[in-house]
Amino acid sequence: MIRVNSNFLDYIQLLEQGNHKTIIQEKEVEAGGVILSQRTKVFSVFVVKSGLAKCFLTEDTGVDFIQEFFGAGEVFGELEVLNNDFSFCTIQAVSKLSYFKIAKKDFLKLLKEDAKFNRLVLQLMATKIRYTALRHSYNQSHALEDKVKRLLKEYPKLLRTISKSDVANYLGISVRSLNRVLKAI
Amino acid sequence: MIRVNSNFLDYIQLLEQGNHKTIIQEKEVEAGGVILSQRTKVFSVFVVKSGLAKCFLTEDTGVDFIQEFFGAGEVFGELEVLNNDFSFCTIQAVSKLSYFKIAKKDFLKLLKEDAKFNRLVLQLMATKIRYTALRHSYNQSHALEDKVKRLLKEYPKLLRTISKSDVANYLGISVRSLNRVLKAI
DNA sequence: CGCGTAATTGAAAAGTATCAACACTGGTGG
DNA sequence: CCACCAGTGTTGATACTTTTCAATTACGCG
Repeated sequence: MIRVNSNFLDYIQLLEQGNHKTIIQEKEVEAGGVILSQRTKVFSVFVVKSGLAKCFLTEDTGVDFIQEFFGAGEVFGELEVLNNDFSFCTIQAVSKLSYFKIAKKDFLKLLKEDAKFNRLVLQLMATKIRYTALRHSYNQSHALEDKVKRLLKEYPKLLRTISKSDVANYLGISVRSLNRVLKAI
Repeated sequence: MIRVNSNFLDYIQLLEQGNHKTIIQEKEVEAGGVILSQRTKVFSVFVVKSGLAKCFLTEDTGVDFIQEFFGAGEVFGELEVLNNDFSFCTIQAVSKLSYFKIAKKDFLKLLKEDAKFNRLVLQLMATKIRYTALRHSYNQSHALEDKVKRLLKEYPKLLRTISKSDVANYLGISVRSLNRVLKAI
């Protein structure tokens, strides 16, 4: 649900303080601000420094599906940069967000020249795949009530941080269903 | 649905014919054979040479959810090797399968020493993430009928290759529902 | 206070699963 | 050649789950 990656954040901050000052920009955006839009070209890779962002796709049906909430250390844009694709999702700040921005060519250069960076990126991508796969599977094979219970157990203060419609979009259900289950629990 | 990666397969075969003969083993298994089991340690990375395998998770409810069907050039085991995790899914041959097997240490060595290999792995992982995310999103936000129609349009001879229960497990629905929709189309 | 956004709820409609029975196919042995 | 079996596919009836729609209510903020 809310993903973080402190290893990666640490390393980025190390690079920033070291001899890579120039290639790692620091930026900020208010809640609601969009950092990356679906179906646009991606020229940079981003790393969350602090705050919370949501990563979602808007389907042709008009429904938003939230892939993931990104907290400190989470990376986005790397997939598109690696495969030279358009962005497949929109990244929007849920709360005030500070983040690092690394230009495509610098990111690719780091990957080539910095073995530790390379390894961290491989691991972070492996984690993303595993996480997404497990979530997808769980979602498909469990009842709504189980999904909601699990989420609340893992993030007790979820509903104070994230709006109901976002939570519903994350679970792939309607707000009405979410309300019914919440009441029943 | 049925994924392939001819770039990667080509490169692996190139390595095999070059000076990496010793680290790339070729193996075979009959339909139904299990190459990797859920929740076991993973000591190698595998690449499909020919044939078809399914990658699925068994949930605590007893339901199988099929992540993906792997065709020529698809890779598995790499996530676990990178993060030193247990396998999160089972890989089972759907038809007679030939595949390459690369020991963990050799895979990691290749990643370090062969820049092209490294890049191909990064790209393949990026593709996996994108693909999984799009599928998850589509699944959550479209009606059953749309899902089935899309699948049949993309793979007209699907039902001659893959059993109904596998197709249903891939879609995360019951066989009954699949049948109903198929009849209605 | 008054406005706009978010949250809540009930009732009806639509979508899916479960279960149990039946059909079809290919293979086996008498 | 037939009877039988196991695996796979098909179907109807029914119950359950989730969405949709529309109407209210609650809440934060200028």
